[in-house]
Amino acid sequence: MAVERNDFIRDIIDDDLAAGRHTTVATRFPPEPNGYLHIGHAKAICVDFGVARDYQGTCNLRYDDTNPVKEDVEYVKSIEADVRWLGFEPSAVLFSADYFPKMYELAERLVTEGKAYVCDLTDEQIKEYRGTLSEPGRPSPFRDRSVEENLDLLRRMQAGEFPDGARVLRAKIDMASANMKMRDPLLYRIRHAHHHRSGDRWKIYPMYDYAHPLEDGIEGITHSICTLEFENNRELYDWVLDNTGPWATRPHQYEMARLVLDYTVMSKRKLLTLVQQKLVNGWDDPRMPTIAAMRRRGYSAAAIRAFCDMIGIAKANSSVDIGKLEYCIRDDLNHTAPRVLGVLRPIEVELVGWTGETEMLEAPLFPPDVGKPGSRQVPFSGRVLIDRDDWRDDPPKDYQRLAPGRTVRLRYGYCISGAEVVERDPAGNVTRLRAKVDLDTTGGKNPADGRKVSGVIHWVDAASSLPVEVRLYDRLFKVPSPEEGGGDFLEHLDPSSLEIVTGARVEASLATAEIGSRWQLERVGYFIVDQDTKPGAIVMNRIITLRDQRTVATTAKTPAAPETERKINAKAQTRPKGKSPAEYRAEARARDPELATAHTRLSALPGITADHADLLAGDRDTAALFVAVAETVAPELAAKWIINELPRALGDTPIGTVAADQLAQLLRAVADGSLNPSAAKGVLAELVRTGKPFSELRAAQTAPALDLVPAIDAVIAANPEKAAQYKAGKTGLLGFFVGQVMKSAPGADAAAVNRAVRDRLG
RNA sequence: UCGGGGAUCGUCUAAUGGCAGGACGCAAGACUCUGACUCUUGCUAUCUAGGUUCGAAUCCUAGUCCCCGAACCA
Repeated sequence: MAVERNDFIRDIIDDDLAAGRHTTVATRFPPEPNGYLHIGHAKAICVDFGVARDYQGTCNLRYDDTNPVKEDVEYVKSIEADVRWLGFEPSAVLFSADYFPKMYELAERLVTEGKAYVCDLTDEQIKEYRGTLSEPGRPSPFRDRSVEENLDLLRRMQAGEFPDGARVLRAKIDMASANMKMRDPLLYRIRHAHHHRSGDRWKIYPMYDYAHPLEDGIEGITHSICTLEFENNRELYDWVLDNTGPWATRPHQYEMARLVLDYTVMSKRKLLTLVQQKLVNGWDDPRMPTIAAMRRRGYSAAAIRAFCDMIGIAKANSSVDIGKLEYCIRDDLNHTAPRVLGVLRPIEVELVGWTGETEMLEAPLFPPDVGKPGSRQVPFSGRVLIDRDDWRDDPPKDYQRLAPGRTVRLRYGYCISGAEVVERDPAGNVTRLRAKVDLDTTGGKNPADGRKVSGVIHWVDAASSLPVEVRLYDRLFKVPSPEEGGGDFLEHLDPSSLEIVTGARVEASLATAEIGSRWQLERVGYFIVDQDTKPGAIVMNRIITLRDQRTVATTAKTPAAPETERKINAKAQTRPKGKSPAEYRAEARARDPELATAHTRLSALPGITADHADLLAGDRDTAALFVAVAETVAPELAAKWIINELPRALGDTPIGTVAADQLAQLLRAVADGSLNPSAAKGVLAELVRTGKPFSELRAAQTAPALDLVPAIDAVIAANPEKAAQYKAGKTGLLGFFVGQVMKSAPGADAAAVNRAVRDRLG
């Protein structure tokens, strides 16, 4: 059931399915109901639900509501609404709180088994005992309480006998672990707080690291996908599951990079600041990155899903160009938004030569290439409004709109020409024009006298058009990374990210436009009818501008953050460099005299460099393997294979499992030329994987084709264009041909194939 | 006693020892009753240095840079 899309998560699932570790896929999207969902969550939703959809599995919406003091039903509602709006149907809507009884039962079991204890240290003391990144922690003085006492205290914690913070339940793991998360992590804390779902029943609440794996286990989640910052938590996730099972399906956690987007901020705290300081108009202000805001802005769910597909899934931290989002929005709207005419900042144009009648012009709702039917009637009555941008007293050379002496077409209507200024406002902006209408120019007909039409401009009928308030939204921040540079991110707010235009006019057909309907105002941009619209008072939000080559060419792009000065973080000082592998090997030898002896002995072997010796004598298993193999094989050959080739064959299997005599046999065959190196690599992989004896594996090798020429010619014949490219100089294709031949003749001597292919291709 | 991750066109991402590919972007051109859309063509990348190999983005070694981890948050 492998899927075409390629990302590391789906690779893992394909492997799991192929290996029979799972027969179905179960995922979950586990938000904490403590805020509104944003575009970052949208990515997670698309991954979690998307994976389930691709493999016909399930995906639960599960509220990770283990901290009653931060959570609220308001968020619960908005989250589910957002998920559904995005187009995903949860297989189930669940609450961690509903598992509290089971979690508590398992906690008592951990206590009973001596794997958890009640600790009376204060939070400061706990922190102190935990040690630091580079120093081990110390055991809590309460670590060795008896099972009976622990059980009694735990029960009394839940009975409400102790105040908040008095005691915690901790896992008894390892205070000296290099992973801070494993230094006796907290499992439960006391919270006398009302929970939005479980009410006042519980006096103790589980911590994320305890609750989350159990939730996954209880629900039978197969692939628990989260973000990179939880990598360190995985060891604890596994510990909890392994010490509470058995689980019918044992979940595994996988981490992917979270979404970072240009020109915005995503952290809950910063978003809250924007709302609280009224720098935006609430959580659904169309400039916000929340899903509610994007919905109000006019982004469609399909566009957001397309964006999430476009950016992919990987483990590398990255920052996505907001232009990609904008592309997806435009691409979606181009196919879905009907075209209408509207003018943002009107100039009135009196048309000389018009009959005075009102004529209805037919205008299609979509351009031909979109291929959707429909049209509407647009009234035309001799007085029109055009956009201020479409008139220039003194136009630049490439100007394609109205100016003195120019002829332009009114979209879907007549050509006009001979425009002259009638009136200006005090600032000098033109407010009224008079122009001549060229009759008999509808239907795309050009003026009979052969005048050139410079362009097509949009317009509305002065008499019948509707007033509309237009809200022009743009990126909230002026810089791509408002959080960088150490300063206050608010300094980078763009004050012109919202511009309200009050005098705009749209064509009469929009009188009945519904709230939430999306339109393209031709040549202006895409707009949505906002919920603030009242009868007779239309409000439209600009979703996004049209792509505009003209401005791109003239407006210099915002320069990238000038000085990417290294972040001076205080943490850096407390982070001494870790030891290198070389140091570890040296230390191992210092500790282990036997290893040290091996090192000096094998350093003296012929063909063994100091680097080889260091690598081979870094641990006992490797050293032992090498020594054993080198008894019957040239040391240099043994060293190269053990150092360079064995690791790949090994993967995660420990080197100690490799049978030295079998490896030696293999290398002897390589040395005497009876087994070519490329075939030997395949045999080595099998040797490690299956543990079968070399002799058997070797016999199973298909005999290499004696005559390679036919095989090579067949490949060349099958790929004539590649052969031509190769002859034309694309020598990189040599590898392609060799690869193809090797596929048809496994076990062949690749070096010989390589030479032969080169000969045949001339 | 530090540990865990990561680095491929400007950006995002693919290639699981065998053609460095796609998308966004950018540039030029075509088309056009939207300076839109569409189409064509082009642009640009394997962090560095060694090694193994017929062949390395991929395996080995050394180095560089970036991210995460010491809440009774998730």
